[in-house]
Amino acid sequence: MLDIKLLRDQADHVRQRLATRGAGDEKFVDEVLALDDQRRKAVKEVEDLKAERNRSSKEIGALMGQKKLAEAEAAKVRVREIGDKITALDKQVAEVEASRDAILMRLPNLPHASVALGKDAADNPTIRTWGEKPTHAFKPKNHVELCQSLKLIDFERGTKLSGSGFLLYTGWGAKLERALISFLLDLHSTEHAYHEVSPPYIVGEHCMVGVGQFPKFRDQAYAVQEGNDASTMGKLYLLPTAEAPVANIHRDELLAESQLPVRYVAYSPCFRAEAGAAGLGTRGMIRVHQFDKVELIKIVKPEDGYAELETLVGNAEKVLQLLGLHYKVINLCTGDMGFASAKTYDIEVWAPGQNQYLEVSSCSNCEDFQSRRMNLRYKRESDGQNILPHILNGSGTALARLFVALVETHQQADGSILIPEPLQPYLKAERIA
RNA sequence: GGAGAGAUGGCUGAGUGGUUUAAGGCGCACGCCUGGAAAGCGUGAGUAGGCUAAUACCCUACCUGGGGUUCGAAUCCCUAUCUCUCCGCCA
Repeated sequence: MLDIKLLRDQADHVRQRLATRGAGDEKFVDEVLALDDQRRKAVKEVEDLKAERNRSSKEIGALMGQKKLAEAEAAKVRVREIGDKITALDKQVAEVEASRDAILMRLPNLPHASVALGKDAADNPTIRTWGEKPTHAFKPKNHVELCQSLKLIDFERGTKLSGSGFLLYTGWGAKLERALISFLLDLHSTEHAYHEVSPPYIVGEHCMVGVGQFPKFRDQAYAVQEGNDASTMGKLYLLPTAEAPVANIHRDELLAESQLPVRYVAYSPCFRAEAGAAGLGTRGMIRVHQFDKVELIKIVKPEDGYAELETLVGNAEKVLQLLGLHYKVINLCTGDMGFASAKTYDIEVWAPGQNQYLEVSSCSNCEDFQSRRMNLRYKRESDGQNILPHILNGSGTALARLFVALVETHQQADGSILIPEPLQPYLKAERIA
């Protein structure tokens, strides 16, 4: 959520930055400001009335103490009228405030000044590349063929169980998935000093609101219901990313400055309805309803936010370097950025069998956009002020696509997969054949 | 799932309709004291909104959330959530 004070003080700036996203949200700024103005006028009025009621009620108490009952009764009648006005005005304030916040909650974050202007993915500048596209002395197979020939995934039976977009990992496929998860958790918790956590996979609505998934992207989530009790429907949701629970760990807390920076790493499966998304229904692992991911979350002082974003991307890149996978880092342009983010780097890994780059990580600084939504602050030591920290998230990394890049890159002419050396202790094998 | 008891500030803990401006204690910050500490003594300190040049004053709200009764609610009523105890079920 954007700071209402920023909209009041720098409306033109907010409009201009929102416009760079190309979604037309800038037109809502005036609407928010009008409602805000309306709210403040009503608040002033009702608070003055409340002050008067408080004074009068005290006087009534004193009159009753002195047994001046007739005077007290007369005063009660007067104050009751004030009370009726207050009731009506309170309701009005609540309504106006709800209208204002409903719009505010749907406004995306402002892109950071360093983000490239652009319309869509075609305008995303490449920041750097690592390694090169591997050259195979044979025509590389795609992951679907490899998974079938090595029996890593049973696509048909996955679909039989849960419909299209769900995977049944089998044998070495299941072991490889498990090995990757352990490898990633160990790398980030040991080498990169993230604190490992394992969150619930079902979260309350307030967590989804906190990270900015709701209210705007409600249709992308799987809602949960307890048995046939329809009243429980939508109180809880399957998480679309571990960001939802982990970024909310300290919601409604006032942290000490000495607690920062907070860095968490968590594994979770991710569930996405992918309503209306292209690529679902086709066989493969590129776009599915459930995939595994190891997520990195940071809560840091605002002045450290952007330096921390750079190291976050570096931590995710390290995964691909250790696994010997060619990738490029791109910066999402203003028109392609996610709702809550002020600046995002995507990491795209090369998949030879697909002959394309696949997005395996998205690293963002959401600045104080989420901390304001979830009421997370820290007390600054120098002046005792309560400050909204920056919250960052990054995939470190998503697994289904990492799996694809790994098997396609390290496939051999005989159809086997060579396992990169850092992963061998986890899989307890050097080759899948 | 059933029965009962609870939720008060950073922590603890009093308060059952109007001297509560939420006592007392612990902890915290500052000062006095000290060679330096501890102890002791003193002072101060919450969050959000409104009004403001102001992080000054003043006003409003906040005792888990929501709703109600009342001139007036931490206190009475309803409700949701969570915690604890016991019973049942269960990996």
